[in-house]
Amino acid sequence: MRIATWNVNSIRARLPRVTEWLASWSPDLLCMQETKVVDDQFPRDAFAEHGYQLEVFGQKTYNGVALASRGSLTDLARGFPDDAPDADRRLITGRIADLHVINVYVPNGTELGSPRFAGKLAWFGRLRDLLDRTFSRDDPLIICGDFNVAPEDRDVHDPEAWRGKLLFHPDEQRALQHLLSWGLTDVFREHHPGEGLFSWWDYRGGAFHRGWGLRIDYLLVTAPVAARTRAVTIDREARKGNKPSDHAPVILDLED
DNA sequence: ATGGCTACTCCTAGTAGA
Repeated sequence: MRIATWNVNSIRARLPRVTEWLASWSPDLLCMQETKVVDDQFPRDAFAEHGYQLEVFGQKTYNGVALASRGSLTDLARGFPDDAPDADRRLITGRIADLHVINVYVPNGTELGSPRFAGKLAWFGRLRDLLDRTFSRDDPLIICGDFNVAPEDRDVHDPEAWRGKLLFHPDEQRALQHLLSWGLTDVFREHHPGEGLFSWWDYRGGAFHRGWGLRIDYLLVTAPVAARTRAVTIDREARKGNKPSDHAPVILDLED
């Protein structure tokens, strides 16, 4: 079983890269973020041609999440249960085989001290509430996506330059830690403890080429999933070449 | 990293992302 997460930064702009990547990696489930398109304009045909069924939860211009699956998806839910009708579309949940998957695009926060930054911290709290109310630590559960926070110094190319800034602020790290403390493991780190391993690089200034990145995309898993993990991979190749997303996919391989 | 790019839209300027 292969589960992947990828912030595609517009599915319409990224469609050739995403379909090429699906053909190459053949994940059982791809969790996408920042699809940036309303549901009836999602490029569904390209996914069907590659053997994937889609569940989308998008909006115009911003945000948007989607699940592309080769197998049957059940237990679908879109957004938080208490979302307002016009809430940002940042979360979609489904089940593939016995695995519950929550695909998230955590708010960026825009600016420290802003209402949106407070909303980012609150969003982490709502995610924790969802776990408390809906799941057990013993469930096979994966929460994956773009969390928009680098957890530790080793997740940032220059921690001293980034310390206290958006994406690397202690308040964000505490909010993430509270989520993890529910009973989740950042499974990439279980397998790759080293430095210099990132999932996002700024488009500007040749950041990718210079190795200036952050690790803000990951898969958080419960113990039953961690025990089945064979490998976790960041596909840096997907950040290269023509019209890449600024994020790389992260891939989790599980024993069936 | 001062910024430097990319993608979006009531589209050629402004907003947002991270």
